[in-house]
Amino acid sequence: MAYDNAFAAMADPTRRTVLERLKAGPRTVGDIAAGLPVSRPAVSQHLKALKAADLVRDEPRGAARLYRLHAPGLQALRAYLDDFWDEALARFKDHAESEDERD
Amino acid sequence: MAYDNAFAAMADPTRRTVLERLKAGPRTVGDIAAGLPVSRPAVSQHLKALKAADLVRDEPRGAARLYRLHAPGLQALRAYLDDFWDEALARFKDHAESEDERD
DNA sequence: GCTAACCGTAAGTGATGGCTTACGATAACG
DNA sequence: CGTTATCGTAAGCCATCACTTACGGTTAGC
Repeated sequence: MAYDNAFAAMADPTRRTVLERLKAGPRTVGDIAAGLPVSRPAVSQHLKALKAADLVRDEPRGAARLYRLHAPGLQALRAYLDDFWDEALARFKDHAESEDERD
Repeated sequence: MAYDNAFAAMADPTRRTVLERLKAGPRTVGDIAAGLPVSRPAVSQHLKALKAADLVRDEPRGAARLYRLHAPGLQALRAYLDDFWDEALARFKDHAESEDERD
């Protein structure tokens, strides 16, 4: 899969909109696509990318398919940013700040 | 500018490596490019993208130019994810979890 | 079983991204 | 000043992305 990281998956505005919709609860592909300006197959492809990035989870629902947010993927993203931030502060507190002027 | 959001800026592995290097403190373009498998102009373009995304800050340093992490941009990213996560939990706690089975 | 609903995938297309080399601008240095 | 170091930008190229339409597969309903 070309989407080797969660940031790439989050980079697309349509995919972020899909995630926003899933915040309210599980949705079928048709439901998700209904509110979007792109075709249903396009949404399927986006969901595939989000799934590869571990950001959503899917499950059969009769003839349909139910998608929902996947906590571990989201937590991993938050953890990466949190760690990054903590390390930046710890190693070089003044340089990471925006008000600093010396090196 | 094509980089309308910070996620797009973070999506590229080379750019993430650049940020990792800047975690240790300010660096010139040449210093950053020295440890990377791409050319110096490529690094300049990446820095331009990171700057547009508000993730780095630059400052003249004689003939060189000093780049450093920019706190507000990083915080904004963290805030987006934190808010997203909080809302997902608040609105539909069980659906966001990975162990849930009902809707 | 036939039909309809729902969905994933394949194929093709236009746009964008990341890279390179070449060039020009600016600042220190003698 | 002329030279060197450092950097940003322009132009071009190739890969990838996001999208469309077309198609096939699976499930429910009659």
